[in-house]
Amino acid sequence: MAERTQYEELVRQFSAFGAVKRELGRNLPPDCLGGSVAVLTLIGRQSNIRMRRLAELLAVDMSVTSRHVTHAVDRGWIERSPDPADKRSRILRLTPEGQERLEEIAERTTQLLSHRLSDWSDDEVGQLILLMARLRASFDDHGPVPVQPARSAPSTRTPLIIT
Amino acid sequence: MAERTQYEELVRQFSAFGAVKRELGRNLPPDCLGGSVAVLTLIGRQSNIRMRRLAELLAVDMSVTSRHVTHAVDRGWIERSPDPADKRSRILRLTPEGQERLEEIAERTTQLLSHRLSDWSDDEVGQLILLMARLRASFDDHGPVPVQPARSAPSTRTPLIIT
DNA sequence: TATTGTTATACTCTATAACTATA
DNA sequence: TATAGTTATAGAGTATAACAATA
Repeated sequence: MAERTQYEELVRQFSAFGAVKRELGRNLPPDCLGGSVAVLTLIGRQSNIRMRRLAELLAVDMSVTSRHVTHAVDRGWIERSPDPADKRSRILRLTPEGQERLEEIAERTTQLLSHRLSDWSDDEVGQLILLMARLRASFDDHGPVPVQPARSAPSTRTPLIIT
Repeated sequence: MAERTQYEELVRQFSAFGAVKRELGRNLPPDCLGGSVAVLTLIGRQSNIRMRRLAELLAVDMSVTSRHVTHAVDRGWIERSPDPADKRSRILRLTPEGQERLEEIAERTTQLLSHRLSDWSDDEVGQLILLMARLRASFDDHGPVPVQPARSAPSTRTPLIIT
């Protein structure tokens, strides 16, 4: 159990982390939004996925997922076909163009990070990955915090799932 | 130096980290936006700060900083007085109300994190703080990354090392 | 001319609510 | 009734550019 000043410092790091994410965003190919990148990445890992499951993995509302997917479908990166087993659902998979785009994104990302983290060891990168994955798990595992509820409105937001 | 798959996994964790930040945001007092929290926190640490320096610490554009500060000034949490040494500048410091608000935020944050991270050791929290601080430093230190080659062939080659 | 700071505008991401279609 | 998905709307964060005032 950590102490209060440590928690405050952790939150400060969370806040400042936005600058890192924004630089990664600026590194993306033109016409390729961050939302599309997240969607392409997850579908690249788990093909033939449905919207509901994708929203769970993204840990955002399905309405948000729908918009990101539509953006990628409009550009020919994702194929959104009906699910024969459940006519409400739609099956998502990458098109060849989507795979190319995903490859380009991965290439750019690797290039940027290999510059920025050139003095990081393999083990240090691995530690950061593990700690951030565990952080996410810690926020997912627990329910609402007792004293400060104030947020129990009905929501279509899905629980956080670790991938 | 890490490998490509590790970088991709790191970026995946960055993406999913948004869910953690959103929950922290939902934990804030009403009428208290995330931008104000960041501003209050930094002014609480370094009083009598100027806009320019604050924007640097926040790692956002000064126009963004100006809006966040205005939000807090409007609510009486920050005092924005002219700098006698340079009439272009303005000096920022917390009001007593701002200190109270900052205290309340810290209290809520500690409460949330002590629940969520109840099974984290002091050392583990410290490791995450250090790694995230170093991550930020790694992105700060370097200038813009050299121009990306238009299209690199898919490859598992060793990433380019910059000295 | 350069710097400090503000404001206007536009873009991205997100959640909520209302809706359709199907189970 | 409940669930899968879409769309409309609003709120928050950010960057760029134009601007004013001062150095």
